[in-house]
Amino acid sequence: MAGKSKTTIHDIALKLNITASTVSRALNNNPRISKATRKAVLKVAKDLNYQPNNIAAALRNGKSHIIGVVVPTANRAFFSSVVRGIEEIANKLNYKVIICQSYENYDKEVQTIDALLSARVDGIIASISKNTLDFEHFKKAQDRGTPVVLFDRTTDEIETGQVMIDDYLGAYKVTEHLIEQGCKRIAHFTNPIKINIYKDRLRGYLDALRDNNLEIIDELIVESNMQLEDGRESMEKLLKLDEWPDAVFSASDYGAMGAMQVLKEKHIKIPEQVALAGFSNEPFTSFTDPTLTTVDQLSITMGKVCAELFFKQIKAGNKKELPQKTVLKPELIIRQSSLKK
Amino acid sequence: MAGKSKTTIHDIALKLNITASTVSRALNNNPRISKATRKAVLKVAKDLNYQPNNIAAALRNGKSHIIGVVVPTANRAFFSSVVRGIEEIANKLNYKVIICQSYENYDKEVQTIDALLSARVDGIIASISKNTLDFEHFKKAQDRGTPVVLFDRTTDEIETGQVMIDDYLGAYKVTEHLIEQGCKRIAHFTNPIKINIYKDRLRGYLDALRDNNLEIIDELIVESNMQLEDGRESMEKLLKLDEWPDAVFSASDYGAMGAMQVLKEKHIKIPEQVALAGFSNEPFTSFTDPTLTTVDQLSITMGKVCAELFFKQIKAGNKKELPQKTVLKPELIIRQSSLKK
DNA sequence: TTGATAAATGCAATCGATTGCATTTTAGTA
DNA sequence: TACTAAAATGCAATCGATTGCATTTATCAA
Repeated sequence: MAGKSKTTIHDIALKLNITASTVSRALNNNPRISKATRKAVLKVAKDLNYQPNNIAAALRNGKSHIIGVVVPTANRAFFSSVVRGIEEIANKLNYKVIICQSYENYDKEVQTIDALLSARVDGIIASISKNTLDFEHFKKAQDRGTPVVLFDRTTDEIETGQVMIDDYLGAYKVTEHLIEQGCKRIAHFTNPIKINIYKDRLRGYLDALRDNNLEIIDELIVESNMQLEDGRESMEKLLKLDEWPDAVFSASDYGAMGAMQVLKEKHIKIPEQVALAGFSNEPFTSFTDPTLTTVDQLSITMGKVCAELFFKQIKAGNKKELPQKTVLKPELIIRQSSLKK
Repeated sequence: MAGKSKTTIHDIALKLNITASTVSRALNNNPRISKATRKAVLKVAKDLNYQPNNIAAALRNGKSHIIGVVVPTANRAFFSSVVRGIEEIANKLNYKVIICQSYENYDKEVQTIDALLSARVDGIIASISKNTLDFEHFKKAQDRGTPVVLFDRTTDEIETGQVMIDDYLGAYKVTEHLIEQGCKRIAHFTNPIKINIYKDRLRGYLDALRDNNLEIIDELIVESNMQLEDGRESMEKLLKLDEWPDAVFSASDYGAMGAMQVLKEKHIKIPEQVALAGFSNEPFTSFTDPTLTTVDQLSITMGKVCAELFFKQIKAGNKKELPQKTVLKPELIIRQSSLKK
C-alpha cells in the first residue's frame, strides 16, 4: 500500500454517507451520536487506518495538548527523572511532553522558548540554565497566555509556579551530619551564579556552622562551576592550605567526585582524614568507592508536582490565581564517604 | 498587557492595509515582495509581538518540521548524547526534536509512535525497547509516509535507515585486549533478547576466543538483563564455579559495575585476579575504582548520522531510495579494570 | 504617449477537525 | 392520527498560514 493520502474524517464520512461533523462527534464520544453510528464510524476508521490529525485539531481548538519541558541537559539523571514524573501525570491526562535541552546556554534557552511558543505548546515547565540572568523570555510566554512552571533552578523575578526542594534544609542537614561526625573544618564548594539553589545551599552550610559554634573560614569556601574538573581543582587548592579541611561538602555531586579523585590519588583517607558529601544523589554516587554521601532531590515527585501545578493553572484559566510555590523536603543519604562511625 | 489575543498575519495586514498573503510572503522572504513592504511588515510584526503559529503552517504544509525521537530512557548518557547529535543537525535545518521515552516497554513504545504520528512529526528516529519483538508500529509509520531511522538497537525485519556501531568489532576488540592481558577464562554477560547488538557482541566475544585458540566454556556465558543487580547476581554465580573466571566482559557497563561491586566486597583483586570490561562508556565508568575498561559508542556522531540519514530520506521523497545502513567503528577505552602490570 | 513586460500584491481555496446553530428524524403522548 | 419533545445529524464558519492564479501597479522601450 502506498498509503500516501492519509485518511481523514471526511473519508470516513463519505463511506458512511454522513457528514464529517458526525464522524468527529462519534470519535469524540459526543453523547449526541447514536450508538449505531458511533460503532459504524469506529469500524470504518479502523478499516481505513484512520489516524487523527492533531495538528488540525490543535489549530481549531487553540491548544496542542503538548507541554514543553526545558532542561539544561537531559542526561543528568535528576532532570530526566523530573521529566519522567511530569510525563506520568501528563500522559494520564492525554498530554504529550516535548523535551528540549538548553545546554546551559542562555541564547539557546531563549530560542527554545520561542520555538515552543511557535509550536503552540500549552505550557512550559523549565529549569533555567546556569547563565540565564534575565527572564524576559519566560515573561513573554506568560504574556501570551502560556503558563510557566519553573523547577529546581527557579527565580523570584517572575511570577510563576515554582517547585523546588528546600536547598537550605538539605545543605543544613549535610553540614550538621558532618559536624556530628566530628568534623570541624568543613569546606564548601559553591557556584558564584545567581541561581537560588546554590545561594540557599551556602546559607544552609553557614547557618549549620554558626548554630554549632564553628568558625566560618572564608578560604574553605571555594567557588567554581562544580563539574568534575572544577572539583579536582578546588580540592587541590584546599590541600595547599596550611591546615587541611577535615570535610568537604560540595553543592554538586560532580564537584565532590572530583575531590574524591584527588584525595584518592594522594592516598588521603576518606572519610577518616577528609569526609566528603555531595548534593543531588546522581546515580553514580552509589557506584563510587567510597560511596558518596549526598542529598536526594525527590526528582520524580518534583516532576509530578510540576505537572499538577501546570494543570491547576490550566484549569484556573484567566482567573489569575496566584502562582504557587511548592517546596519539597530533601532527604539526606548517608554513605561511606562521610560515615566515620 | 493581557496579550490574550495572539496577533496573526491578518492583524499585521490590517495595520498596513495589505493582505495576509503579502504578509506571509514578506515573512518568508519571498522575492515577489518589495523591500519596502517587507521592511514594513517586519517592523509591524515586531511591534505587535507577532509569533508565528507553526500549527497553522504545519496544517497547510502537511509538515510539522518536528522529528520525533524515541529512546528507551533519556537518562542513559548514551541516548541523550545521541539526541544531542540529532539536535545539532536538525536545528541547523530549522527542525525541532521531540524526545519520547519508551521506558523499555513495548506497549508504551507503540503508543508513543502513535502519538507522534498524530502529532504529524515529519520523521521518527528511534532505538527500540528491549522487549519489542514486532515492528508493525514502525511499518505503520512508514506506510503513512513518515520516514523511520533506527539507531543502536535496530532490526533488519523492516526496511529502514539504520545507524549502529560495529558491536561485533567492539566486543572482539575487548576480548582480544583481555586475552592480551593474559586472561584465559573470560566470562561474558549477555542479554537473551532478540536485539542484534547483544547477539553481535556475543559473536565478537566467541570469535575472539576461537581466533586465539581459547576454549569456549558455556558456563562462563551468563544471561541476564544486565542491570546493576543482574551484574551482581551473575558475578556471584560465576564465583560459585569450581574454577573462577580470570576476566569478565559484560555487554553492559551496568552489568560490569555490579560485578565490580561483588568482587570488591569479596576482596578479589581487579584486574589481577579478575579483569573487568564493560560496554557503552557510560560516564560513571570513569568514576569507579578501579576505572572501568569499556567501549565507546560514538554517540554524538551516531546522532548526527541519524539526522543526516533522515534528511536524505526527506529529500529523496517518494523515489524509494534504498534505506541506508551506517556502521560506525567503536573505540576501545582501556582503563584500570583490565590493565594488568 | 502607448504598449508591453516585469514587479508587486490580492483573491480565494486549502489543510482537517471542531462546534454553534439549524434541520431532520424518531419516539412518545394525547 | 396529530403533535411535541427529544434525539440524531447536517450546515457552514472557524482556526492561521500558504499558494496558484489572477489582477493591479510600476518600469521602460519604442
